[in-house]
Amino acid sequence: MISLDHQSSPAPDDFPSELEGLRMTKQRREVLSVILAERDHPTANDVFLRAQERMPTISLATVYNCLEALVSHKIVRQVNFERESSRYCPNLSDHCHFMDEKTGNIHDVTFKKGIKLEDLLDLPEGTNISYLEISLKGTLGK
Amino acid sequence: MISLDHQSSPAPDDFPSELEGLRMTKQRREVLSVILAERDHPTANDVFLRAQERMPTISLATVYNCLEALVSHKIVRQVNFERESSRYCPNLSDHCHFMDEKTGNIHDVTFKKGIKLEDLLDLPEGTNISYLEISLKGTLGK
DNA sequence: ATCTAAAATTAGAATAATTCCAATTTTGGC
DNA sequence: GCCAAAATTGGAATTATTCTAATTTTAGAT
Repeated sequence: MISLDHQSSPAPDDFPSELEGLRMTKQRREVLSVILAERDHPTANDVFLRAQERMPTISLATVYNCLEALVSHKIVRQVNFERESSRYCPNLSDHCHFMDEKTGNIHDVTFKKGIKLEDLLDLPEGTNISYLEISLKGTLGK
Repeated sequence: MISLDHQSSPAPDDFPSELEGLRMTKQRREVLSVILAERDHPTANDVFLRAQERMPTISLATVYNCLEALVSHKIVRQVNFERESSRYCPNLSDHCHFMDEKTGNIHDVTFKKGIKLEDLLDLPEGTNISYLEISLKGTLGK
């Protein structure tokens, strides 16, 4: 299990002070640890409230800054449903998201093995996809 | 070609005063005609500006109201990319959206014939999908 | 270890899209 | 034409997010 103790200084070997070229400040480490701890797709504000428990001085602006840094360095994924506030997901494997309308809970949904986008969509030849988001809502079976 | 002259009263036979159970007021008719006229996925504000040209008294609040009415009656689709402002699309056939990052233009992308969601995703059995949105960004081939 | 420039954090203000509100107007059915 | 219900309106309110400018922290050079 990775240690994410933000109070240790310098960071332990198993959690480097730089990750994917991103300087791992204690706030970024705390934000990341919140997202890794409960993989329930929290909003920025959820992350803020949880981070505050262990780091009372962290600000919401910093949480937004940290999230943006983690997302742009592809350490965390940003997840959107319609125009609801963004949520954050530490699962970097290919997947999309399903929201259970009964509970509001979001579940990761994996793609069937071997399926390529071109098999699904009539994309003009040579199209280069840099961003793909698939979001589903519905109810789960009995 | 369907007449959408919002000034005619009552509405002509070919554009009923009620559509899908939705009362077609002149504002709703104007908003719909804007969306049908240029199928370029305008934002609410785009629709407002275009509607204003023919109906100077229309308000932005009304445009939002009309869009919400048209969307909830499935006359128009709401299209989202990340947290950008929503766009509106009169194409009701099964399709998703691709944004050309060079131009910002949005293109409708159809699904390959015969493809079902279950072929693509590992959904728990019995899952009932009420909402699906697939959004792509990228660049078009030469 | 100290200095220093660059980067990160912070609190609070600002912004942008959208929704709400309460008053007025319009509508369709009688 | 009258009336209740629904729609429209302008403006205020809300919400998520971004910006700003001041302070603090950092990593690296000395």
